Amino acid sequence: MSGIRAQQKEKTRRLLIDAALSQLSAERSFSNLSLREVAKEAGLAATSFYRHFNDMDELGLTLVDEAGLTLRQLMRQARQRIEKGGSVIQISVLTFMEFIEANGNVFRLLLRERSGTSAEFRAAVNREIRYFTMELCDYLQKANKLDHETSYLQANAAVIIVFSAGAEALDSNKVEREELTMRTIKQLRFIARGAMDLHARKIAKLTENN
Amino acid sequence: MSGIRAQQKEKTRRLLIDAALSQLSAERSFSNLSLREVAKEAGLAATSFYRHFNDMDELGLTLVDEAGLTLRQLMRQARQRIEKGGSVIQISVLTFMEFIEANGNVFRLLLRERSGTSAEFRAAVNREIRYFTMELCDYLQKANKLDHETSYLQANAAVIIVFSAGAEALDSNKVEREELTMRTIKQLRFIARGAMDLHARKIAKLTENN
DNA sequence: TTTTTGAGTGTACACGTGTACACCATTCTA
DNA sequence: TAGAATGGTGTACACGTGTACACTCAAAAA
Repeated sequence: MSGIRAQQKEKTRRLLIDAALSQLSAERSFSNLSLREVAKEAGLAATSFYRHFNDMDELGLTLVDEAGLTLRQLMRQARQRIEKGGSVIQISVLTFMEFIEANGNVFRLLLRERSGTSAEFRAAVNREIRYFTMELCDYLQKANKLDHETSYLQANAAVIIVFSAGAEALDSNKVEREELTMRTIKQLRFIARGAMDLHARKIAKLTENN
Repeated sequence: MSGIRAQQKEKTRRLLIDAALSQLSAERSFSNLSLREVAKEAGLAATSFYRHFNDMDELGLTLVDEAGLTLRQLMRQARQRIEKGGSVIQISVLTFMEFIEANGNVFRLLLRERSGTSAEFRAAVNREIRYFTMELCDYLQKANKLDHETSYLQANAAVIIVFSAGAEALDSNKVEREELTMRTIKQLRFIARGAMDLHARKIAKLTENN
């Protein structure tokens, strides 16, 4: 029961996925990739594409899923580094920036499809970002002993700021990226400070009423 | 010297611009608009397009410019409302949200082209956003008596958060938008608080050293 | 072994695209 | 008023697109 056939199929499916990924760049978005080009890059006849995906959208959604996975691996990586000691914010931002540098095209895919023309794509990307945010929210809630609302607001704002910095980093040189990283860290500290403050007020109000 | 000819030309140029704008929607981005479609919508022969723009990119950059203008008018409108009294943050966010509701497609254009495939488009959009940020920065610096770095960091973060909220609002219903608005206001307060705090520390450090 | 299934191929088609070109009609210039 | 300039038109072309269809041939099922 080796399933030579299924095995081979999976292999060329990967070929298509990788072909699509490899064609993404600053100048080329998924939406202006053609089925024929992708098939060609994968070394297949155009019509063979249909043996694996119904259309380009299906391929695209697969890519978004994979990108989301990569993103979550990133979080785990960051947490490991944090456990070895160091500022949470600083390490998170540095890890993210390294991700951008190494996976620019994957990140670009997410950025672009988040505001793209397909509602399904937008929803898929937003789902991935939501997962990402939720993980951070849980972490903040436990680490800083915040209430849920506050930690969610903080996590949400932090993710937005970091993603935006990532987008800017894509068009920056090394010096600019370093400056950008510093700025982002400071902004995340603003947010953390504000969150702490709101939480403290909430507690104060509660005890005052009792 | 009425310039009947120049006048007529300007008129049909507007026709093209408006035709392009009117075709934008959640499902249709500028980059998948064709020259022929735009010309047709404007009631012109395809080839007449060239009498006004060298290519679609030139039209697109014009649209981005106009969008930026609209955005800055927005700021002035917000400032007028603020002068009549009320929370700066709240009024700014409300004004922005009203803008999104009324000019969804214009805002979508900016959002999309900011991460699009044309470096020139990206630069144009970022320039508009930078103007927007700078105006806010000046305002904050004067109103809150902050140093330049702090007020810039605050303005930059605030614009990012608000734009991101705008993007989310485009795919939301009325109830979700209201919840989103509340959340955004709170996040901006986080940032404001953090900025104040950093500024206070800076001052403390300075006086301590003297 | 024979039959069936299914991944991969090549051809063919209709369609939409950007744009070159020759042309017309009106406005501007001399 | 003669002639140049220019906005607008219609035709024509080569090109890339998605995909329907009929096919091959090796793996899986019978």
